[in-house]
Amino acid sequence: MRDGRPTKQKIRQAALTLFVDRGVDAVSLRDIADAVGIRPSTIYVHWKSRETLISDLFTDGYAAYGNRIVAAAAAETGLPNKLEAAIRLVCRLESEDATLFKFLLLTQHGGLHAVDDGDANPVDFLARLIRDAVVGGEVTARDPELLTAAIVGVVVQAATFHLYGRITRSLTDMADELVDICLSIATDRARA
Amino acid sequence: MRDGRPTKQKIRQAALTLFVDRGVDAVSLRDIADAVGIRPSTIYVHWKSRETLISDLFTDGYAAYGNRIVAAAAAETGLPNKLEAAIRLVCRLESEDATLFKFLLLTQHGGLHAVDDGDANPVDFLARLIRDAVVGGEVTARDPELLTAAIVGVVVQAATFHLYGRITRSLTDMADELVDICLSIATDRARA
DNA sequence: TGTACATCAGTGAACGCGCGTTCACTGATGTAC
DNA sequence: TGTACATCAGTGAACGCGCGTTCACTGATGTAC
Repeated sequence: MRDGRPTKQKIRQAALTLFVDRGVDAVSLRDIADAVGIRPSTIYVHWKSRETLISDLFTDGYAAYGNRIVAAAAAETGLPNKLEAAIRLVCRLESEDATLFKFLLLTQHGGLHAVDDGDANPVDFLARLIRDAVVGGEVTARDPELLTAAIVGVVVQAATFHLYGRITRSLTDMADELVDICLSIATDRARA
Repeated sequence: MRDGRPTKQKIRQAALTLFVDRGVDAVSLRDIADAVGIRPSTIYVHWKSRETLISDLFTDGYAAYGNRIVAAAAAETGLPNKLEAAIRLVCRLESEDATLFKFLLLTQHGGLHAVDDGDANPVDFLARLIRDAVVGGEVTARDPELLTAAIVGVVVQAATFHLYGRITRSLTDMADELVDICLSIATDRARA
């Protein structure tokens, strides 16, 4: 009974799995407790409320992803290399822990209200990167935010298609092509 | 009391607005009834259950969008023209009824389980279009599903950025650039 | 090594609440004669 | 035009249920002497 780490970790994993399978709102604390083999009240030993558990899972995962993406991009020079490193890392994150990846993908909308961690937010970071590259004339002269949306959209939608079985290949298998497409967006000469 | 059309329509609109503002799961039938100025039980005069109301709103909206997108693309020849027509229509749909557009954008994940209307599904349609164009050598020789994901992703993510205020311009204002980006993805020569 | 105490993960019963839903009803309006 | 009836959108009170949450508790383990 003493060492609570395994139980807290089991609750985390069970919650993540159930959230991904059924959707966050369709999962009760009893469902999670049953999956772990504990009583619902035990969850309150580790978290203050249901909402705290959810935002803990989301924030921790999102911040960890953000930090790693920022670090991966920072290690390279020039937008194309930075972009490529970021995209390849995202693909790797999916194969590392598919459940966590799916949870963050599915919860992004609902969770974005609660999250405002500025620094480690990978989308903000990417947007800044692209803005600088546009200003510096390094890439396509276009609205940086729209360019960011396009690049994020390509990767996120590919992940979503994979999640729903529309694309059977893993993100890792698609990495080369995703990099290719995103770089072509960033470096395309506008034709209008 | 006789002519229920106005009330049913009011319920639809109030539900849509509340769903978009707070998220589908955070809105109760009492919330909707209060917004319209009726009793919750009145909703059961028009729908069999809460779920029926939601899937009615989603399915109707999604099918209508699907039909119009299919028609717009079918009226053009060649993938670039079809794609451009489809993208411009999507942008127009947002300005026609922003609430419905947001609802469909936000509900897409949760709703896709329930929806399987094949024919009018605009993503399936687009995927078929792109597959044919790839086979015919009309566009980039790439996995058609991935190309579909990329194009859908660009538009959906731009809409999402707009929805969250990250991009202030309306979709209509971005239409030219979205067409431009999507066409450059479809017609880009792979460099790998 | 043995005893006394502190810690704290986990329990079990209970709670109040708001939810979706039901159902016998009301009463304004449309229709038939 | 007037009367009798059918229709049906909307009501109001009530329901059972499962939810998140609380709290006094237990009892295994770690620590001090």
